[in-house]
Amino acid sequence: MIENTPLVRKLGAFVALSDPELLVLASLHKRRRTFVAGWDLVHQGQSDQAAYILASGWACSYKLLEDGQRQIVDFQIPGDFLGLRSVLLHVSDHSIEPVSDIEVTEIHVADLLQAFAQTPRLATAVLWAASRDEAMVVEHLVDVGRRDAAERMAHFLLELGARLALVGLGNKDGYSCPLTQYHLADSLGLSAVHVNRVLRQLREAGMITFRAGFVAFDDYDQLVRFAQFDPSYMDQNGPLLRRLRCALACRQMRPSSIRMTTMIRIVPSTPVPA
Amino acid sequence: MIENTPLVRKLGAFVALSDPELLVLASLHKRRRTFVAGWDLVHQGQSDQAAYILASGWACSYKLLEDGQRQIVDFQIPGDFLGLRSVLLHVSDHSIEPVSDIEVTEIHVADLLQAFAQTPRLATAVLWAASRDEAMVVEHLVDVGRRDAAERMAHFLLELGARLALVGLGNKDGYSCPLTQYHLADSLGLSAVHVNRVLRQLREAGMITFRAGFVAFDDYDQLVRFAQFDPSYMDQNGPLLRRLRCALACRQMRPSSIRMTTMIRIVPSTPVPA
DNA sequence: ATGCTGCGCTGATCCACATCAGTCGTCGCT
DNA sequence: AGCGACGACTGATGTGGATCAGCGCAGCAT
Repeated sequence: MIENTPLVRKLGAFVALSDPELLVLASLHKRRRTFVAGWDLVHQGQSDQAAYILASGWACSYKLLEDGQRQIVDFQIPGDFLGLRSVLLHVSDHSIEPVSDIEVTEIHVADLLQAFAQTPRLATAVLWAASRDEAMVVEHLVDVGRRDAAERMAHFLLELGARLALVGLGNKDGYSCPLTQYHLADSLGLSAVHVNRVLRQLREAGMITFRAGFVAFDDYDQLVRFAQFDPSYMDQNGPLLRRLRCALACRQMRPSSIRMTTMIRIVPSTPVPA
Repeated sequence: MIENTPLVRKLGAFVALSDPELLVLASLHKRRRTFVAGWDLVHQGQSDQAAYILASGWACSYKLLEDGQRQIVDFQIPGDFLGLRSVLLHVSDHSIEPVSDIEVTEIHVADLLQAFAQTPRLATAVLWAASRDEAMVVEHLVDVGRRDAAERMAHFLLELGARLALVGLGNKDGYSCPLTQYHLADSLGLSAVHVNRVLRQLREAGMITFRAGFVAFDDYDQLVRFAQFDPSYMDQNGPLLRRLRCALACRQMRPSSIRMTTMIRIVPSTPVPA
């Protein structure tokens, strides 16, 4: 047992890493730095900056549009990488803003890639983490594209809770959360005004209370049902069968958005080689 | 020069791979298979299926909601991986449907990871490709979250064009495109009815014509301006400075969505260590 | 003690987009 | 020749959420 950082806890949810592997992981951490809330550490368009691992505090990555709107793509919590993709693409396609004051450790990508060659299990673990991050962006896309404001909010706050629980920063009662309603608005594609209204609805429905830097799950189960939340992509041995059944059921009663063709083609559950 | 598959062309846009590296890459390709349009090859919730490289035709990955709506997350074109994330996460969090009849080659993830250990440059190239895919999902999220229907459509069709051009399947005049208006609707978070109206608007504005399986850019430059399209995350040496300037400019004239705090904190372009 | 600023909160109004309920033309099948 | 299914397309009507224009309060600086 070397250290119990959030990153180790997170990767540990995937594979138990051996001591040598933990050593390699620890050796990646270089200089420790702090950034203050609200001042971007990475600007959209900037090139060749460093990558970091978030040690404490929250950050968010977002994209700006020319008309001045912004879309927050993802929030980063302790244990998450910051700016890894930027480094791989040699240019940052997004900005990163600390939501609260944060502590990070710098990592060098060359070191990381070399560590992959040495300890393949570590490579797999990091790839898994990256895949999980992408899965969350995808779920975020579904939120914004296909759920109404209240479902979106509920689903989003549940997901955040699940992520935080994974690194020991929350549970089914709730979690402390430094986000403002503006952050929520920019993340969910809503106006701040509407965020406020939706939060009130959810509070009055007795499902969730967002107030004074704390998210309280007043009725976790009801909330999960309301948001159609499925945490199985967080676990690796989640309730797969339920989802499979759901997928098939959905295909049987699909409304206008999907034309007839698709509805009929349910029966064979195996691909059809031509 | 071993082969000139779409995948090689795509990775070649990042680094020129050596002949041994191309050999390793070629050795990954196993069984060749075909699937017919409209029959899912991967179901949401399914576990432990194979990963593929798309050789010809188009596919899309999407998520189903319990109420039967769907959100198409991404389209795959020749040279793209299918189901790589599903394999890494041991369960598919999405379904994959061939849009047209497709040809694929199967790959084994174990082989892929082993290849990474042998030829680190290949690992980097594939990681780059994965990062670029994620960047596209992110851009898609921005589309859906913050652009109105017409901008969204324009931006989406431009992006698709840029991707296709990268593997030699399109240019600034247009590209052939097997998508229906339902696909567009499910992808952009719109109703099929509205997709139709928006396409008419764009056509009548003389910017783009989507018809009979072909997308024609009637006025590419105007379209790029209208959609605020910036292809720099496709290149690796894109016009970075313009974006940086844009990012700063945006921060100066940010409307209601962003509160005062953020607007003032522009001046220092370097992070502020506390 | 008096502003000022950031954040949360609210009612009134408006519009972009969804939904509903169709039409039309084409293709393939019998 | 006639039928079904599918994709493209359209007008009428309804609504979710944006926008505008405010208020109240707490923390902080002068």
